[in-house]
Amino acid sequence: MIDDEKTPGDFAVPDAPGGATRAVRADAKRNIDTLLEAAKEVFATSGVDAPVREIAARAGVGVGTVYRHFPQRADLVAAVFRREVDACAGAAPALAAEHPPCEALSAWLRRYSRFIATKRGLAAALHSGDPAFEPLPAYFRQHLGPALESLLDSAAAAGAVRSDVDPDDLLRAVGNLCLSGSDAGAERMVDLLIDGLRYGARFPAADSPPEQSDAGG
Amino acid sequence: MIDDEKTPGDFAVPDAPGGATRAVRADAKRNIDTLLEAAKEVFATSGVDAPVREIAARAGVGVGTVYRHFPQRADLVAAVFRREVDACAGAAPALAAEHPPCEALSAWLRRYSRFIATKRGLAAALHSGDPAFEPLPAYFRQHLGPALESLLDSAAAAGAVRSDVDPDDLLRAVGNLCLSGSDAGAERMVDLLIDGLRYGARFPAADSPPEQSDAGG
Amino acid sequence: MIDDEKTPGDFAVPDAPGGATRAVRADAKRNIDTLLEAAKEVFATSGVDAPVREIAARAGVGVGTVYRHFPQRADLVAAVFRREVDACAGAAPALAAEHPPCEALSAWLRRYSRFIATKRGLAAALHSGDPAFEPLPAYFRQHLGPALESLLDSAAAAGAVRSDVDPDDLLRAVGNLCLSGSDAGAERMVDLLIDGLRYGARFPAADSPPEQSDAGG
Amino acid sequence: MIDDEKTPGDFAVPDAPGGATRAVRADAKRNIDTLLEAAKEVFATSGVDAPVREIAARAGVGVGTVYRHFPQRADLVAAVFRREVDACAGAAPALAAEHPPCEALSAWLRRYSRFIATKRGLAAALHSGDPAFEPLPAYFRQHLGPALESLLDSAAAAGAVRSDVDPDDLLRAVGNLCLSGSDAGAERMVDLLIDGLRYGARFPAADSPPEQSDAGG
DNA sequence: CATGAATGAGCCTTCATTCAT
DNA sequence: AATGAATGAAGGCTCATTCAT
Repeated sequence: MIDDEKTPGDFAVPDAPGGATRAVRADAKRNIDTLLEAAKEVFATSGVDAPVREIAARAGVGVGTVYRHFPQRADLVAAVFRREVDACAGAAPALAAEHPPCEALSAWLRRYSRFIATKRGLAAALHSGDPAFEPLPAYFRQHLGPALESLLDSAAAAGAVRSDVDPDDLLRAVGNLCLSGSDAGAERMVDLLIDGLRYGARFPAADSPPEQSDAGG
Repeated sequence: MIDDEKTPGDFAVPDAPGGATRAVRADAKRNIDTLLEAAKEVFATSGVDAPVREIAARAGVGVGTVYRHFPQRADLVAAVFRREVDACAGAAPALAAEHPPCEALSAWLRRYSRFIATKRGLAAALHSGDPAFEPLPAYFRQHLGPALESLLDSAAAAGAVRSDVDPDDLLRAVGNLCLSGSDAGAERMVDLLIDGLRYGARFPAADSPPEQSDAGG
Repeated sequence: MIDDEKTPGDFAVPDAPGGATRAVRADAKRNIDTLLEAAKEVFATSGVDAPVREIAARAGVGVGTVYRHFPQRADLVAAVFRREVDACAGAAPALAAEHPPCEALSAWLRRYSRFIATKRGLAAALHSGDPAFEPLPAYFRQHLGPALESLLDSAAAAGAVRSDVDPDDLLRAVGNLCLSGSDAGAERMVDLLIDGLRYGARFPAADSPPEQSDAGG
Repeated sequence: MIDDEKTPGDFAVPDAPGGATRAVRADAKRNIDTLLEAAKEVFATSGVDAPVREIAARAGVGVGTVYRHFPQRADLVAAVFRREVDACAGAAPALAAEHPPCEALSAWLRRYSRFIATKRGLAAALHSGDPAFEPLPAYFRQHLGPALESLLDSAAAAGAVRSDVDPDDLLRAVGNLCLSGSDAGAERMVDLLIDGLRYGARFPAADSPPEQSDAGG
């Protein structure tokens, strides 16, 4: 239901089954990778609204090459976004294997924070109504949600965090926290959120503060 | 509820010393107020990147009038921002007087959330390097920081929240949480943050808070 | 049903009822006229596909001015087209008053030919599917159809041409004949068509020479 | 019906003197034919301004192949045009052999009309100043002029049409009539022209022949 | 030779900013 | 002082043409 997407990374390079055009394909693929990497860097530097020309220049290609692979500017943004979502989601298992549950969780959240922090302007773009961005939130949730969920579950099973946190909510919360960059106190803010996760963990404080529900009122 | 604040600072209106220009100045001020209000509405609707023309149209004036008062587009954005910062900061005392500490705190945070939520694109703008935006973060902290601090202090004194929260961190955290709009789960996220505030309040959990330190680093 | 359009020429200059902005308006109107004239000349020279910049340059204005008055490139083409349709239709009564029926008819058709001949590329544009061009054929027929019809009726009443010719067909025929320019033999072709009109006229000349002098001029 | 013409001139295929390249040349020729046919279809669908890429795709080749045979885009347009001119001219003798003079004439004119009608944008292209198009009008007249002339002569000899019509004029007239497509009333217009041919024919109709139907037959 | 990826000039269009009225 | 017309730089995108594979 979540992972039965096509193998990540293939989103823009439909691979012909025959092997005849493989040489050219390899070239193009390398170019696409260069492009995605350049775009990622430019987005981190100048925001996702950076001119296509700037991205093309940084990749050392002409604008035509960008448009060959990403017919709309938004497609490039989406592709970079997806590639990084994939990479970020893919980091979860390794972290889970190498660290205790709670550490793995916060390590991954920091990994995720860094990713988000390089997407200045993405929030505005996502709300721009551009149809190319429409599937992005779903992609986001479908790939990162399960990654975070497993980490959360492990941490909850270890009694380190409360068990009633919706992964998507947390994703969004941390995401928004870092959307404007990870410069100053972003890490502290994320920590604050993680503290929120701990509040009410498996062994809640005996006299646990009353107004949990009316926190909003 | 917003307009009946006393008009905030003269930040952009050079003050003529003579008294004969009083009528003119009142006129200009009314014009500026109209402009700021229009801009606020447009920003809420179309983001801070909305064309100047749209703002002028909404205010019922020509673009020239906008540029008379705000020589650069960014100045208008900054002015709107400052006006709302002032209004938001000014709301703190009233809330503190009318509600118990913890309620006052969360009510103000929601008030603040609404303000931020109408500034789509502001995060990107703040990082654009435009010098007109440079003093904004400081203005932000200088006005909202103390407002929040007093509310936090009261709540901490009442034992409702932990006492080691930096107001600026919280400001920024909630701000970022709502930068992309207050549509779906923003409130839940803010609640999560407020839960974070409560964790470790006057009656900290007796045995639970396991690896708190490894969360922060 | 046909003439109850707004006064021709006003299509792009909505006139405010008040007189306050009249001075600016007059300026803008003069500019629009310059623009339309420049566009007409450029269209005659380089076809209707000429770059907007070229038109703006010839009018001595910036491209922004063009787009201020004609939000889409196609709107400018349409405006020029309409203006000339109006002028051409308006020429019919004068010709009818000054010449015998058949001469008036062929004189007007030549007038019309010259107009069409300066619209290279228009046929292609009209078939481009651009919505801005959609109302053009109707405008064309509604304005030129009656103009030609009255001339045809007079000529038919005088027995000079057959009476079963659909003005719209003739309009289209002559129009197409001249769409590629009036350089070489366009006039002869139109004459050939006019001969077609005469064939089967009410009083077919028993011996009347094919080379009607008033057809060729 | 169109493909079974003998392949028209080698206008674009440099002829290697050796005989060993026969097979290759046959291959190339087949390729060129495919290309010309594809281009013809695309021109009919999207006009002569259609992108080279679209033509290459329709022919199932890469753009490089197009440019190998037609160094400039205009060369391809010209080649298609010439091929169809050849085919159209070649149809005249057969029609003359199978039909009475007047029928042969109007049948050929319709054949010719269909050819022209599939060349949207050609008029504009011919006036573009592109040197590749410069010899086209002459080619046109040199091939189609005689074809039409013989049909006209036969019809004139049979007393069906006047004898003073310049074939080139008629060619151009009918051509222009159909340049914008043969959709609605193009046929009526051509009929009107044919009526023009009849006017002043050897045996002018005394009173009846307004019936256009016999013009097409 | 064929292929199609890459190039980049050039087009349309938008919008911040200026300035004549 | 207000207005909005004019400006033109800048950006997205297309497509003819070239060239490495």
